[in-house]
Amino acid sequence: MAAMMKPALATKPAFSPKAEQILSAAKAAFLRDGYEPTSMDTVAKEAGVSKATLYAHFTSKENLFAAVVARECLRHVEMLERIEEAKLPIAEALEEIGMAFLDFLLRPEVVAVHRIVIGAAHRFPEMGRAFYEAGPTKVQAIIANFLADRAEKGELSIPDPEMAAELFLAMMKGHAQLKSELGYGAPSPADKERTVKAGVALFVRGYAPVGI
Amino acid sequence: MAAMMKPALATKPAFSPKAEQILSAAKAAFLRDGYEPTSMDTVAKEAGVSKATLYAHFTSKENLFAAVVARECLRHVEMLERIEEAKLPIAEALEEIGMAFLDFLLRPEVVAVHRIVIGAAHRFPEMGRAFYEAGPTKVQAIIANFLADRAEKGELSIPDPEMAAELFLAMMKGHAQLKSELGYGAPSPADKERTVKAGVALFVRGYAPVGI
DNA sequence: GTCTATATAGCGATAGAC
DNA sequence: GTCTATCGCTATATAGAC
Repeated sequence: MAAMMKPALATKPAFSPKAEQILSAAKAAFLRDGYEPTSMDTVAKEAGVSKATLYAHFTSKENLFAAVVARECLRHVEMLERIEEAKLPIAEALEEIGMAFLDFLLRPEVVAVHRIVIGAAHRFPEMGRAFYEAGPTKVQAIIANFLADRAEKGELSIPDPEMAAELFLAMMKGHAQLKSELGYGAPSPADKERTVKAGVALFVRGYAPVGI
Repeated sequence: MAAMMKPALATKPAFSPKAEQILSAAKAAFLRDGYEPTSMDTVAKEAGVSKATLYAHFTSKENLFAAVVARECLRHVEMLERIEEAKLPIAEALEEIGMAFLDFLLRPEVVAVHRIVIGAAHRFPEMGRAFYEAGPTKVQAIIANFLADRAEKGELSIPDPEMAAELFLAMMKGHAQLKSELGYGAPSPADKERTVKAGVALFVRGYAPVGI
C-alpha cells in the first residue's frame, strides 16, 4: 500500500535544456516578485536568452507560469512521500509526522509557492484547484491511511479517518503558515515543537480507544 | 471584560464623502481583480471621478490600497466582537462559536480580502503584519479568554489557553479557507457542520477535566 | 477641488534577418 | 532556434485650465 503506482498526471514532462534554463529563471522571478510584477523581459534576461527564444518555448506568460506551478506540484509530492513512520508508538509517530509536515510547510520556497498560487487563483482558478489536488489532498489521504491503520490496531478510536486527518493537519499548521505568508519570519524550532506536541496530545486524548 | 476600551489604532479615521466614494470603488476593484491588475483609471471611472481627483485624495496607488486594507481590518473586528456565547454548556458554546467563526471566514468578501492581503504581503510586509494583528491575533485572544473562563469553572482542563485557542481555531478552519482561496466554492452547510462538530468533539474530549 | 489632456515608461508579443 | 528591433497598448502620475 505504501508503494502504490504513480498516476499518469504525476509523470514529469520532458523539457529541453534551454526550456529547463528558462523554467528555472522563471520560477525564481515569479516566486520573488509575484505573477504580474514579473515581466517577460526580466525572465529572458535572467535566463540568459532573448525574449523571442522565450516565446519559442512557451507560448505566453500564462503558459510559462502554469508550467512553473505544475513543476512545483510534482516536487511537493516527492518531498511528502517520505511520511511513513510505521513503527513508532502512536504519539511519537504523530509527533514525527507533524514536525516533518510543519518543517515542509514552512520552507521559504513552499511558502512562496503557496502565496503565489493563492494570489493567482482568482485569475487562474483551474491552476488553484490543480495545486490543491496535487498537494493538500494527497497529504490528507496519506495521513488518513496511516490513522486508519492505527485504528485497526486498536491504538485509536477513529470513526472518520479523512476527517481526523484534516483536523490533525489543521492543528499542526496552526497559525504558522498564515504568519509566514503575511511577512513574519519562520517560527523558532521551540515554537514549532510546542505546537506539535500540544496538538498531538489533544489528538491522542480525543481519539483515545473507548474501552480504556 | 467584554466591553473593553478600543485601542487608539482601531479608531476610524474620518474621510470626506468624495474619499469614501473612491474607497468604495477601490475596494470593489481590488477585491475583484487583485492589486496589480487594478488600474487607477479603472478606479477613477468606477468611482465616477477623474484621475486627478483621485490623486488629490490619495497620493499613490499604494497609499490607496493601504487605506482600503486598513478599513477592512476595522470591519473584521466589528464583526467578530459578537462572539460571546457565555451561557451555553461548553460543547454547545464551542459549536456556536465555531460555526460563527467559520461562516465569517468563508464570506466571499473575507476570502477576497484574505487572498489579496496574502498576495500583497511580499510587496508590503508591514501591511501583512498589520492585518494579522487586527484579525487573527484578536480572535485568538477572545477565544483564549473564553476558554480560560470555562477552565476556571471546571468545565475543561486547559494548561495553556492561548495554545488551546490556536488549536481550536485551526480545526474549525480545517481546509475550508484554503479551498475557498484556491477557487473551490464555499462548502455546504452540512460539511461545515460536520467539521465543526468533529472538531469540537475532539477538543472537549482532549481537554476534558482530569478528575472525571 | 475638479476637470481634460498628456508626459513618460514599461508591458506582452511579434517581425524579419541570420 | 536564436537574435535585435519594434509594434501597439496600457500603466502611473502630472500640467494647466477653470
